[in-house]
Amino acid sequence: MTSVLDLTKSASSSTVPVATGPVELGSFASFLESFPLQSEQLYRSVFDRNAEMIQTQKARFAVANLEKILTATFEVSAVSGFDRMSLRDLSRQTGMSMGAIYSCISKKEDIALMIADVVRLSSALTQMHAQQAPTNWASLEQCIRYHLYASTVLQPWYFFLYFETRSLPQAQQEESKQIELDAIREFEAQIVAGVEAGEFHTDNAHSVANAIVVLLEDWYLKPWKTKSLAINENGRYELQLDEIEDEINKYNQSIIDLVSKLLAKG
Amino acid sequence: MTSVLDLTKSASSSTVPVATGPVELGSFASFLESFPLQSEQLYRSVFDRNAEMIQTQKARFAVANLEKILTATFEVSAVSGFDRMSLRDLSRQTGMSMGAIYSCISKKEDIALMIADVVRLSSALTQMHAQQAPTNWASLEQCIRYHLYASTVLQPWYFFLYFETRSLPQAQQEESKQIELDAIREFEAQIVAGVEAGEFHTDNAHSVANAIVVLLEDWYLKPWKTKSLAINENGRYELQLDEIEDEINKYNQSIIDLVSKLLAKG
DNA sequence: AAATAAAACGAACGCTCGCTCTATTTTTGT
DNA sequence: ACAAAAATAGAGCGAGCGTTCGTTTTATTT
Repeated sequence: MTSVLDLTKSASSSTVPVATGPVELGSFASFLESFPLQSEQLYRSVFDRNAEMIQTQKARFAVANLEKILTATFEVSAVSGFDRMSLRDLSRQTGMSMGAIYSCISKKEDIALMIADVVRLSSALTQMHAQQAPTNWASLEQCIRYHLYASTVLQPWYFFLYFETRSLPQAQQEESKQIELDAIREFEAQIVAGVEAGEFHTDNAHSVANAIVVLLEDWYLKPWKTKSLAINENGRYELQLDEIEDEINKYNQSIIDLVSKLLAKG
Repeated sequence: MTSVLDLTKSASSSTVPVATGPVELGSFASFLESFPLQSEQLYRSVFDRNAEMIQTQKARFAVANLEKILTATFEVSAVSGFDRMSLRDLSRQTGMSMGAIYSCISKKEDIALMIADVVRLSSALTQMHAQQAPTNWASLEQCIRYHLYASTVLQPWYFFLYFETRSLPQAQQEESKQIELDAIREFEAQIVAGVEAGEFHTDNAHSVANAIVVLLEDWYLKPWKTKSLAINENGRYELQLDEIEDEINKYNQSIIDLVSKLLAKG
């Protein structure tokens, strides 16, 4: 059964749906097989959702170039910030000419807007995924796991939005805050549900929810704390897949342990 | 009894000591009476510690102008970022001429360096304050309280360093990370001490320490979550002192509750 | 093979930036 | 009152920015 997510884009009228099947959470490896926002699919989505601002017509060219542009943007601006990254830097890094770059964007800010759009889309997917599990605890666990997996795959995107929000128009700045507030509200609701079902105990569901979200952010904001998310000069993970799997599981477990203590009864 | 803190500045050879007496932690109000890095004292320290790059000789003028410059920097760059803030913006905002600004700095980057220096200094003060309390728990509580108080007073400074680290030279970027890692290490040591004394229990002191630091960061990074730290157009707190006191205590209590559950025995 | 359309190119444009300098006026300390 | 210090307004510099556009190269169709 495949559903369709039609997240309204804030900056444009037309939107392009993203096909979303059930996502597998058994392991990071199996998550990768079902998560739609990665590899060519990811850049294809960027192309589809921003078609009106892209001069290049043939998807084949546009998708390949968008990948180059966005990858280079992450590399350069992670070090020196989006504002300091000149389009000549970008041209050098991608091997594309200025003109070729401007066939995929209409202005520099578009790059930031595209990234913000993907993160919003991924966050919406994450929210939407919160499905009924046997227990409230299992449901909470799944939710945390999904957050971790998605933000690992899209780490540079999440990281960029967090640190470059101020390069965006005011309205989009507010939206970025809203993503975080929504995540907190969602976790809080789950916790309250568990408390009311007699499954958890806490007298400050909001602060527990806040702690969860902040720890999830820590994962993609500070890769240097664990090094597991570092990528080498070829844009690939430094670690093998199973090593990443270990790192995620370790961090996931530390959050779960922490939350289970915070919600313990008696 | 007054001691002296002579934190070595990374970017310069000569350093100016900062007088540090015992800091009162009973309430935020009493903290304000003893914390050295505020009001004129704060900008005086900036002047003293950066004297070699400041043309203006008389402290009276330099201190007043540094306050204008730094205050304006926080206001402008909190919205649009340091890179987008032009010195012409700064001239307009401060009411100073370009020449006057360049009597207090030698180049734009100096502003960011001064701010980073103060945050490092404050962090060193915070670390240094960790003093022996009757119990490990009391000691931990005091440490958290000090962090909250100091980062409230210097909120724009901490905020700036976090988001503008990438406008700094590479070496300083590393130092900024180090501040966070040191804080984690310090809390971890305290927790381990409490565990060994049989006062706490946890099997992951590091992750608890990490959670504490991340929650402390949340306080100064996301003032919009509580609104208590918002400042109005006159550079004053929106709230009255006792309202701020309430807000801090509320947040402090939520961290304390959380940590006490994480470290509970049995 | 020719014709057409799309994509890539990169020099050039206009502009803003950080920064300097100067002539002049204002403020300060004695 | 007077010399020194500070501040001002503004012109100006070269560098580098985002962006444009006439041209060339490549891909596709006829």
